[in-house]
Amino acid sequence: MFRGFSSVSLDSKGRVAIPSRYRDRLMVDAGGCLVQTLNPLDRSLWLYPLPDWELIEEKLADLSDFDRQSRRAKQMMRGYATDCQLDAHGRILIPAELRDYAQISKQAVILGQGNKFEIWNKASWEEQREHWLSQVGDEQGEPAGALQSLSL
Amino acid sequence: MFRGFSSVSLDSKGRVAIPSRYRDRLMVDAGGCLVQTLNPLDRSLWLYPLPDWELIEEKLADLSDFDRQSRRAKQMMRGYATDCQLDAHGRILIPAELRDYAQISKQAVILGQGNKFEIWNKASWEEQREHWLSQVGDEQGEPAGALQSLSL
DNA sequence: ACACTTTGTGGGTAAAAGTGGGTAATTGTG
DNA sequence: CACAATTACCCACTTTTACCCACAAAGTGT
Repeated sequence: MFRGFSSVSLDSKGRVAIPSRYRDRLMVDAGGCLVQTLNPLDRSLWLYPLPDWELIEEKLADLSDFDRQSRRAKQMMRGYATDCQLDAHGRILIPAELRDYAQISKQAVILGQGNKFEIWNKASWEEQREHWLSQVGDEQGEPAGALQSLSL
Repeated sequence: MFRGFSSVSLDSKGRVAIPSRYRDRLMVDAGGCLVQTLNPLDRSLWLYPLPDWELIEEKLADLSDFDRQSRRAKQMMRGYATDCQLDAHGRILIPAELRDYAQISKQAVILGQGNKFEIWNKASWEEQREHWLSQVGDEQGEPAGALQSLSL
C-alpha cells in the first residue's frame, strides 16, 4: 500500500520525479510501467502501477453502458488513461492534456493512496486540506459522517 | 497501551528523541518502524507503530470514495502518513510538512495515547489543556456528552 | 565521592535524490 | 517530403537526507 506525502516540482517539459522510496516497488511490481489517468472525483490525477490499473480496467468494463454515470466514468478514466515509464532518473512525463485538467504547472504534490498515487496542483491541494480541516475541527458542524464511527 | 507524558525538544534538523521507556516496546513490536501522520481533530501529530498503523489503514481503505467526507479523510490520513525509523539514538525525524502543520519548532510534548502517541507543540498543548479544564470543570457549561455517564 | 552507563543533544560528511537543461530521435502535420 | 513539435536520453549541478561521531547531562551503582 502506498502512503505518504511528497512535494515535487515539474520541469519545463512536464516531468516529475517519483519519490525514490517508491521506485523499487514500482520497478519490481510493474517493471516501471505506470498508467496515469484523471481522477473524476477531484481535479487531480491518478497514477497506477500497470498491474493495478488492469484490475481497474476490468471493473470499468463491467459497468453498464446504459447507465449514464457509469458510461461517463468509463469514458473519462479509460479515455485519458496514458501509459508511461520511469526514466533513468525515476521521472515520468505528465501529458499536457492531464496537466491541464489538474491545473498542474510548477508545484505539485504526490500522495500515496493505497493502490495508486494522487497528483495534485500544490495550491489546490492545500486549499482542499484547509477546507476539510476547518470542517472537521468545527465542533458545531456536522461531525463528518463516516468519520464519526471511526476509532483511530 | 502507551501512556504518559514527556517533554522533548527538536534539534535543528527536526529530530526528536523518543523517550527511552518506550523504545524496547517499539523495537520488539515494530522493529523500530513507525508511521507519523496528522491528527485531523487537533493540530497535532499521531505516531503509530507500523503494525498498528496498518490496522488503521485497512479501516480507511473501506471508506467509500464517493462520499466526500470519507474521501477526504482517506486522502488526508493516508496522504500524510510517513514511514520513519528510530535511528541509532532512538530518535525520529519529523518531516517539515508535519512540523508545519502541528506548528512544532523547538519544544514539544509526547503523550502516550493507547495504540499511538500524540506529539504537540508544547505551548499549544498547555493552552488546550487549560481550555479544556476550564470547560469541563465549569458546571454551567454543557456537560460534555459521553463524559457525563463516565465514572472515573 | 567517584567512575561508569544511559540518555539527550548537536553537528559534519558522504551519498543519494531532486532539479534543470541540451541534443538527438521520433512523431505528426502541412 | 520537409518542417515543426514532442519525446527520450544524456549530462551537470544543487539540495537534502542518512549515517556517523562526539560531547554534555543525568542517573546508577560501588
